[in-house]
Amino acid sequence: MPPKGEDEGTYISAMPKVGIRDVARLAGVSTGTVSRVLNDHPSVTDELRARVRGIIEELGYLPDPSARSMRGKVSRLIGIVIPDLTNPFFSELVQSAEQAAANHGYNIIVMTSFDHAAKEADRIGQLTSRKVDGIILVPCNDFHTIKLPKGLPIIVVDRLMPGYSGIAADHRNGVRLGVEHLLRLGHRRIGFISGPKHSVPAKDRLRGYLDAMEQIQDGGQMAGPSLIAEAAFDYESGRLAGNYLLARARHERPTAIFASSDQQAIGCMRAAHDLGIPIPAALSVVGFDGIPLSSMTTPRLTTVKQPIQRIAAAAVAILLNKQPLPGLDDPILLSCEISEGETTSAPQPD
Amino acid sequence: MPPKGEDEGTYISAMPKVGIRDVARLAGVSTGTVSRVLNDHPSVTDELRARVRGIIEELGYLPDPSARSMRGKVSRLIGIVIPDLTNPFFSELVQSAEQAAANHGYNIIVMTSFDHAAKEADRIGQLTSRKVDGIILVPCNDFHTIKLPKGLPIIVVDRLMPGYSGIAADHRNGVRLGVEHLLRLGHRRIGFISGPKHSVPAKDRLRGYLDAMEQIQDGGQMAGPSLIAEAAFDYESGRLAGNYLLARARHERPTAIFASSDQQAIGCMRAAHDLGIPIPAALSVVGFDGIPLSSMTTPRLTTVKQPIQRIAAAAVAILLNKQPLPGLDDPILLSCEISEGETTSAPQPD
DNA sequence: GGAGCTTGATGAACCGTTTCCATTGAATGT
DNA sequence: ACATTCAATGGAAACGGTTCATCAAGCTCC
Repeated sequence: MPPKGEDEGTYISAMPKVGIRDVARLAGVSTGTVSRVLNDHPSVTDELRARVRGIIEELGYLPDPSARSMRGKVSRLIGIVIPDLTNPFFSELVQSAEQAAANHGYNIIVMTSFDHAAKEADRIGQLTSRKVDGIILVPCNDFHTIKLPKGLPIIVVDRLMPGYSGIAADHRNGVRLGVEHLLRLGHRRIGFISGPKHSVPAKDRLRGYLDAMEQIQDGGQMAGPSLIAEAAFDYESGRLAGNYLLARARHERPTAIFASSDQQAIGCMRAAHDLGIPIPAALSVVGFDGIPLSSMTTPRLTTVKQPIQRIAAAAVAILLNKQPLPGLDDPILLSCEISEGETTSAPQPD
Repeated sequence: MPPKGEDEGTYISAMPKVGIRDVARLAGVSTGTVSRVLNDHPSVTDELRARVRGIIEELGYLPDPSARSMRGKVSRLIGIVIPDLTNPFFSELVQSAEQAAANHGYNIIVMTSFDHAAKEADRIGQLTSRKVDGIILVPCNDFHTIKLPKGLPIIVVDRLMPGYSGIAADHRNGVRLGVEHLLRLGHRRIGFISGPKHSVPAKDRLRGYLDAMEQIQDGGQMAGPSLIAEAAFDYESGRLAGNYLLARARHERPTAIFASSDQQAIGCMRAAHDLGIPIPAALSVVGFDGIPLSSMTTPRLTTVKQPIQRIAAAAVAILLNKQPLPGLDDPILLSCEISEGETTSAPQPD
């Protein structure tokens, strides 16, 4: 029992909870009719609908979600399971999803799986018993499958899984965009910091780089191992990869580096800095993701921005049947765009 | 095994949902008894309790939360309203709360207020109608009050409000700790980057700095305006503040700077770097918060770490009545600790 | 003009729990 | 031994909506 404070002002006067029957009585209709008004059921006269709405407003009636979801089939709750909420990409995703859901009268239950398949399964089970109307999942990296009751829609985000409906940024074309930007500036020796090779998005990003490099003469040959470094997505790995790519004589090392994540890019900038290579004068750097941090570096990072808000909005729209579920092996890809910072310029003449 | 196109494995076979009556029938008891077992009601024989538990297990019975919260008074749901989920401090708070809640069989509904009082009120209203069992609130900065139905416990976190039960890090003593650390290293001219002056935590942190400085001879005088810069909590403001504090001849400028946030501290490091002041050789820097980013800088930032997990765990425990609600004007303060990085050392001799 | 439809609204059943009250059998008091 | 408590359990009402089977009334169409 919470302490009965002496503070009267804090609490709303405890009104004798108004229920659907009160509304019905006041409006002179049946509870069934009120219910249909509430759910925008078409078979209610406009005139009657208006009257009932009036009474609802007047009484300040709020339907009880528990009761609704018990008899009815909808809970107006969406579950979202992500590996790690402290990852800025995911926290922005959750925040955007919350916004999108709120616009439709839905709320979000968040859960973190810590990139652990067993925890992920447990979380999904909990959401199932909560009767959520849909699940947004960023699956953990271990290979695994998902057990779901029939009829509960799930949409996999970012880390696509074959066999599940998915939605993600178009990493491949996004990276291509970024690399082409560098090409247009005149760069030819463009290094690439790849993500961990087992990661699906990392593979897509590498593809995008190769796509772009193939366009230039000899690009295929140039994009050899001496220009590609594999690294985890984090800052320190990016720094090490940058060191590796830049530890060569000036006319041998890349004049530009595309990193698969902003954190890598920032690490790489640090490496360049430590080597005395000025950015963007002697080295252009482009990141990927568009996290807030990317605009806080000095100079501000040029990066390929993922459309997180659009991804979240689309995921919610799909779960709410406002938009068709994509085919199991035909995910929706949303295009990225370049956010120009101050880390790119034309290469210095050799 | 990779999910086959005809995804049999994806869905659990649609079992004819097992309810409490099924359990009761199988166990040869009444539904009331099963319910009492479920809720750990004391008046059930151990023997019977065990048998019912067995059946529950065997049937894989999961009680329906909607039904429970409709008839009963608990929803096993906790609402958490924060200004901005992309702020690393808050996202860690939410994640920790989710963990703590999960340990008690509770789930979390997150909502963001965008630091807007009206939105905050709306969110709280939604949570109320969801019948959450408690609310964790990081209030927005505008001055305002909170309307709540009687009996719904709320706990204000981080940004304490007089008149509401609260829990937060002990900012004042935390800062004192950090400054004393600098004092022990031998620093005397210690600059301070303060937070925005209207912010309650910022005021507390400034107090902590003054507390520590008063201990040294002439400290009160030294901690004058030339050593204190006010700034927003963000990176760029920290950089500007750092520029301001450091734009003096070497023996006039501070040998150490304590920043009120890690982001400020990182901005300040950038400023020092741009001025050619090596860290920690010629300048020690200490931050506040302990966000993950602080360990990703080069050199790693020494910072005063807020006990976010403990704050979250305590907030949840209080809402679940595992721990008494603190008095309205007597918030729980949890102590911070120093996380030693590489940005502090003894001052160079003048 | 009446059979067949359609439309709009009704009222009761129902969803799956919790909780109240009644009941029972055992334990206790005298 | 009998009345009185008490603990453990059964049975059913209640919670607050949604939905389904009905029904009355207004139309259409030969």
